[in-house]
This record gives sequence, C-alpha cells and structure tokens, in this order.
Amino acid sequence: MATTRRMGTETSETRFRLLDITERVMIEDGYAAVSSRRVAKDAGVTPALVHYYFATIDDLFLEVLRRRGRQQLERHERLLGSGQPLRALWSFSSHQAGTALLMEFMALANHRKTIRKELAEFADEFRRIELRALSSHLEAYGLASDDVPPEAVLVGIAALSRTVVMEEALGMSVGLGETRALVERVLDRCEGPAATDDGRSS
Amino acid sequence: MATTRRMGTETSETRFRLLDITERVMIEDGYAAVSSRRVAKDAGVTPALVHYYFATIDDLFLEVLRRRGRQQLERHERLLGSGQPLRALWSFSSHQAGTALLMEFMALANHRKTIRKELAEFADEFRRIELRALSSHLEAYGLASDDVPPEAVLVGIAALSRTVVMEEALGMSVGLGETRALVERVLDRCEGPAATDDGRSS
DNA sequence: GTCTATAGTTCGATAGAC
DNA sequence: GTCTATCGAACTATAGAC
Repeated sequence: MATTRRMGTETSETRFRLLDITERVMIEDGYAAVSSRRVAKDAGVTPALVHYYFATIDDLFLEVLRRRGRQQLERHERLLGSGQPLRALWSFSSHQAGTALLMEFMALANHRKTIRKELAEFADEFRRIELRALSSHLEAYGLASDDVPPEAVLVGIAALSRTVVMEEALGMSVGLGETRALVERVLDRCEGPAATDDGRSS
Repeated sequence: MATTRRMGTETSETRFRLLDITERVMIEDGYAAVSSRRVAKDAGVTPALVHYYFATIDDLFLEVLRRRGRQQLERHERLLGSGQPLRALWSFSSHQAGTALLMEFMALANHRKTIRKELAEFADEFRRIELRALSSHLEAYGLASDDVPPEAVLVGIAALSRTVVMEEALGMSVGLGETRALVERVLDRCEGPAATDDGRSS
C-alpha cells in the first residue's frame, strides 16, 4: 500500500554534494542545525530536492553515516598497514573534524534507535580491524600483556584521543599538555620518532 | 535602553522544577528536544512562564549547567575524601545519566560560545579538585610516576569511564568487557575490593 | 532531476490581562 | 507568579508542474 515514492539514484552528483554539506553543517553547527531547508540553502537547491534524495532527515543522517563509515573503514585498514601502525592509529583517531563528527553521531545515536544500531556496528568493526592489525604489535611493544589485553589498549587509545581532542576544542587546559607529552613518549619508545612518510610509498 | 524585563527569583520552586525537567529532557531526548513549549508541557505550565524565568533557551541551558556543576563539584570533593578515593572517582565518573548529560553539554558547547566557556571552567575545576585529592595517592599506588604525571592519569580515567559508559549505551561490544575487567583489577590492586561503605560514616 | 506551491507543525519571544 | 493571545519565523513532507 506504500505509495511509490520517487527517489534519487545512488550515484547522483547532487546527492553526493548534499551528503558533503550535511557533514559540514554537522561539524560546524551540530546535528540540530541540519534541516532540509538549511542543507538546500547551502547547496543552492530547493528543500524539496533534499526530500527527493532522502525521504526523511533521519535517512539523510543515516546515509552520511554509511558513506563516511565505509570511507573510513577502508582508510583505517590501509593506514594500519603502514610502518608505524600505532602512530597511524593515534593520528587517525586524533583528527579534529572526524572527532567532532563522531561526537555528533554519538549524541544523535543516544536518541535515535536506527542510527544507534548502525553506528555501533561501524564502531565495533573499526575496533575489530584495529585488533587484527595491531594485536601482535601491541604485545611486541610491551603495551599489551597477559594482564592487559590488546582490546583494552585499543579502547584506551580511542578514549584518550577523543577526550584530548574534545577537551582541547572546549578550551580546557588542566592535564591535556601532560597527556599529549606522555602519549608522544610512548609512541616514541614503541615506534621511534614520527616518519614523514605520508603512506604513499611501500 | 534595555527594556526592564521581569525575571523570576533565584529561589522560586517553579524555577527549580523547570531546571529539573530540562535536565531530564536533555538526558532522555537530547538538547535539541529542549524547547520552551516542551519544558512547559512537562511541567504543566505555559511556555510564557519558561521565558519568564529564562529569557532565552540558552539561558535555560546555562542555568542547568551552573546548578548541576555546583552540585557535583561539592559532591566530588566529598567523595574523593573517602577511604577508597580512586574507586570513588571511577564510580562517580561512570554514572550513566551523568555521562549522558555531560555528552549533551559537550555537543552543545561545541556550537555555543557561552556554554563552552562555562563548561570548560567547570571541567577544569573538577580536574583540579581531583588533582589535589588524588596526586599523592596515585603515586603511592604506583599509577603515577616521574614518567607518568598524575594529570595524565586523571585525564585517562575520565576518558576511559566516559568511553566505556557511552559505548555500552550504544550497544557496542568489542573490548568493553576486557576494559572493565582490567579497570577492576587495577582498582583492586590499589585499594582492595569495593567496600560497601556508602560514604555516610567517617 | 529540479522546481513551485502549499498544508500542517512547532518554535522563540513578547505584550499585556489577571 | 501565572496566564492568554499572538507575531513572525523555521521546520517536515508532499503534490504536481516543467
């Protein structure tokens, strides 16, 4: 009985641009600032077109999450294969805009069931990839052991990077410099100084 | 030139109730669900009355933050004086509703300057209190050292508790059990098994 | 694929009666 | 201290022309 609602194709360039803009609005002004009107205005199209590609605003959020999730899963897997996988993980997890976007999705997920489910699946998949790529390294570095499972180390790294980035963005001061310095010492001890390798070679 | 706008007293019972309800709405449905109409409806009053006590919605958020901040600073200080201060800190930081509310305020703070400033001040003050109360303990426990400053340990505890609570709420699974088990082992090693003392005595 | 037009909600904030 | 009434704005979503 569902009315045959028209819907834009997956490959449309406009659709792609709408996703880009939604991502940007979420980062700059928060998920609550996302509306068909706002996205349409920033894209230079009409609100109706946004609804043509995404039936509801939640669908729009969901598609942003899926596209970004797939992108970053790939990138994550690739980066963790580099010569300094621990540094790669820290640097990846410390990205400012990425952290801001993750925060928005976490806040959103706390109150929307469909988004919660998909976010949790992506996040678990990230951690599984890290686990496969890093378990043996973490043990070799002495960061993981019988007493400290690699799973817990990875949770710790995610927790620490998110927290430091967020608290810095907030303008907090107590303890952040000390924490960054400690992390740098640990990275240095495990993998030596940061290589300037940008991941294009080898 | 400012019109002499009327404003409710600080001690009004209705004002207090509006703050309670706003807190609850933020936790249950997120800050984006807070509106003068929604809060008024849940309180059984009219939207105009909300604006009578709080000129703007941002003022409402700000007052929730201030009241809660003052409350918890006191509570924090008191709990950290107990016989198991590290356990007290972990338990305090792992509170579900508190973490959810903090998340909402962090998301909010990312996009509202006035809220950002006040949240950062409160958060820094929390950390200073922890630092005063726990520095010496952390060193005695062997958690802090010349290499690992107590500031960094405290950032780590905050990071870990928030992350574990949030990821559990999301329904994630990978690594959380291992992390909780590790934390429990550390707490046990430092302060022994959890006492049933609720902090009322001594 | 993109638009105009529109119905139906909900919102912030204020003026002013009681 | 609490209310009614209201303005002006923003929002979701759809129908249907082009």
